[in-house]
Amino acid sequence: MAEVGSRPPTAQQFVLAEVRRAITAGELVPGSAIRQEALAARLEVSRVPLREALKTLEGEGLVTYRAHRGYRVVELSMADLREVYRLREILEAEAVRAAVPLLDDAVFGRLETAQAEVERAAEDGAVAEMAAANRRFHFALFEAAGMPRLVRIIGTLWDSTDAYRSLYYAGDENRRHVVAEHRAALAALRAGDAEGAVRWFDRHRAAAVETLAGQIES
Amino acid sequence: MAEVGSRPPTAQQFVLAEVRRAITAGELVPGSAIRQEALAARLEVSRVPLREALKTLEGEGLVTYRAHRGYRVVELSMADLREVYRLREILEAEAVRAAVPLLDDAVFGRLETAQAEVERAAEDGAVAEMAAANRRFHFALFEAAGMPRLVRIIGTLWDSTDAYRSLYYAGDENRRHVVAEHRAALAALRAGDAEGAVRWFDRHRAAAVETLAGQIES
DNA sequence: TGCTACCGTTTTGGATCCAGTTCCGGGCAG
DNA sequence: CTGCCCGGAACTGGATCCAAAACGGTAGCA
Repeated sequence: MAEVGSRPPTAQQFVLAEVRRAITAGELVPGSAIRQEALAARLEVSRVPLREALKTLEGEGLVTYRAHRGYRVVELSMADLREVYRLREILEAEAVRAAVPLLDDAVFGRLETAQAEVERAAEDGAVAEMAAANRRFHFALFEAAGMPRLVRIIGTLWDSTDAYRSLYYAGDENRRHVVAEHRAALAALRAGDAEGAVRWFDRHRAAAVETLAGQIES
Repeated sequence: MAEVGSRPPTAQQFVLAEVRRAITAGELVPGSAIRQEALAARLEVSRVPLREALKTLEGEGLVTYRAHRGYRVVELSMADLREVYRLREILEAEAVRAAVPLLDDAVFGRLETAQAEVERAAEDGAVAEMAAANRRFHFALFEAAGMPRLVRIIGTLWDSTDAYRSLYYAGDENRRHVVAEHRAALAALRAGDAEGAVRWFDRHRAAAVETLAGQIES
């Protein structure tokens, strides 16, 4: 959500973004305890905003909390990853079906813009940009469904697997798949074919989760 | 989660439970701003644990937050209520389908126990007990699915409509419906008939949401 | 040797205090 | 009379300090 170059207006929002990045980037190793004092010092804030950020992350399922024992970075097992993708499959299908009858030029405009950015990033091999543009593409569609709670839930599911998704974009082959699948889904959406779009998105996710399943063993 | 008679080990957990109750009971009116100082004083804690509890409630969608402007109690529109129930329909169906092949005596034991408590509360007209027992019944089933994230999401959806559900249990007629629908679903589960159980739970929710839709106009 | 109780250390939980922002109302100019 | 600007009050955001609980190591005992 934070734009490049402008820091969030509160420390907790800055800390939230920073800790989330650190977790998804693997700097905070899964399963390890979070030392509040040390982490706060590293981010040059006090423990108060850090603790509020951690509460948010707990709500998103990125960390766990036990009273008087503090926070730990969550470990994503293979089963967890599959559960997240299964839930995304169900919820995103609902969002797409709800959105299709409501699509208009404004939404297609956002989809096209995001897709153009995805394709540019894919060619350049810009992993971070690709992840961001990809998210804009999908959520432009989800938000068109007019179901804000659904969008929120899907968002937290995406957040909880951000780390792994970046891995996926590192592969040239994978990036080409993404571009092709987006184009196919977009064509189905233009034709008003909700089920066709859903099928393409399903394939989109299935490809990702299978590739990741292999990589996680390592 | 907190047992009767034992206070939570930390102030933030106590505050969390108390504020959630106050919101769902309507003591904190929807749409109004939350004055941290006053609320903290009323609960006899400082603002620190209150703010952490509010962050959790924000994650659950019960309050909204804007930087430097504080927290507001969320207003549930008719559209929101229908969205929550639609999402429950989808997610709980998934949970039931995943749980049915895994059901064993231990789970049925918990289901029977909870159902007995539901029926006792229904006869006594004990609304709060009925709500609690009803939740135990449904979640005993959901948890059997072995999908912890799914259970968490469903839990937050339940939380966000607690206030309205208590209204529903106030009606004698409604309580009888609940008991009958639970029994029917339980019979289907015993027969290993996932789709039958899903249909009963769908009817269960549909009855509730339609009744509530009427009451909310007032 | 293995277990337990104890005590100092570390870490988390919470209260208080201060700073920065927003909100609200009065005064002033047009 | 209306709109704008400014100043004080109220409230939120954050830092520091203190209390309480958990952890780790050691000594004492069976």
